[in-house]
Amino acid sequence: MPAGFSSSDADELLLAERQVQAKLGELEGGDAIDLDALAAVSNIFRVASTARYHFERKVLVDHDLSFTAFTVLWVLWIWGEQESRHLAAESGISKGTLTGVIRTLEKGSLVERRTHPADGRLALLKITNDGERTMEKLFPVFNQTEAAITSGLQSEEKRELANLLRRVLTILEGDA
Amino acid sequence: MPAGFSSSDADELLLAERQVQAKLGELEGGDAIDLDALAAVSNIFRVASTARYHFERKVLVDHDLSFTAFTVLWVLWIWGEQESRHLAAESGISKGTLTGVIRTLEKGSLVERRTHPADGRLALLKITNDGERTMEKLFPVFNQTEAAITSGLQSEEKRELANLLRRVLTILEGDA
DNA sequence: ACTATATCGTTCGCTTCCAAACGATTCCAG
DNA sequence: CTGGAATCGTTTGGAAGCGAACGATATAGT
Repeated sequence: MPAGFSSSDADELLLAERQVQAKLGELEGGDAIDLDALAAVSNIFRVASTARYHFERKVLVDHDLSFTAFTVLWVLWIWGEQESRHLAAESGISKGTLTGVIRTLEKGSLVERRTHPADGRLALLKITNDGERTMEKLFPVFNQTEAAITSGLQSEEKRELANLLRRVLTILEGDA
Repeated sequence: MPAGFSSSDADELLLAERQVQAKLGELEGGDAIDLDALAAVSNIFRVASTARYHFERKVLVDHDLSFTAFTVLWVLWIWGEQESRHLAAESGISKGTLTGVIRTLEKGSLVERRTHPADGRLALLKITNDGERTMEKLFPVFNQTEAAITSGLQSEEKRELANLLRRVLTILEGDA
């Protein structure tokens, strides 16, 4: 079972923290480590990785879409036709990666590309009718799965989780 | 700027939510979407992706390590020598992927592999002395960066963030 | 003992992912 | 208008990522 991080009880992270302390205790004069930051950040990565794998296996496989391809298609669906570099930034991938993803999406007739009429350097990407129909079927299922994996949280807690994450994102986008 | 999701104010997600509602409003008789789940889950992905990119560029590049290679090395550092499939599960990757990552780590003399003396099918992976020294230097910096990107949160908030994420993880590991 | 069966790590084909180099196009200075 | 500089998307090379198929090894059952 890949991308699962093993069947980890909450205890395991605590054990890991003690192991880290033991490892760093061996060093001379090192500053104490921030265990709260360690726990928060590593859980972000664990949840993201596990959830991504979950979405790909349970939702996207039926439509032959990778998680990234879905993200790109989602951006085009919501925001409409746009230039390549903007789509890449909005999807969180490099422009080089986008070229390959668009190639894949074009094979499935979900996206079409054209050259900007006034500027030959630019490429305009647009979702096709097939792509629209796919998203109209797919997104509700995707969102139901989002609801399912957060079903252990009250609505207020989901909002709080989102807010805490947004505050981390603010720091990250300040590049520090 | 890859893996950045564009410079997104908190406003942008709200705009996206309205766009989603408009898109789904066009459909006949669809159930309402869970906006709280949408916000929580998409922020998990955004933060994880942005943070991963940040770590690779600011911390790991100095040691020629990918994020995944660092994760694998960290597991070996903390938990000691172990079998391949266990290491893969603990690192959140498939065993096929691990083969390649180990190959990369072996090139850098950070990890060594041997066959299990009592069972010829098993491979035992162990961190080398070079690997130990690398982690002793690298991990404190890594943790300082974890502290930096969560510096907008109080200690209590970091623990709460970790707890909320653990509860999502519990549902995910139940595979539902 | 011997033949199925199961398990393990590797290999294979494909997609994703990045930075860097590249060709094409546009813009600007003179 | 004509060079140089800037900008754009694509290509390239290499690593990561998966599932599936594969050989090698070990374990049962008979």
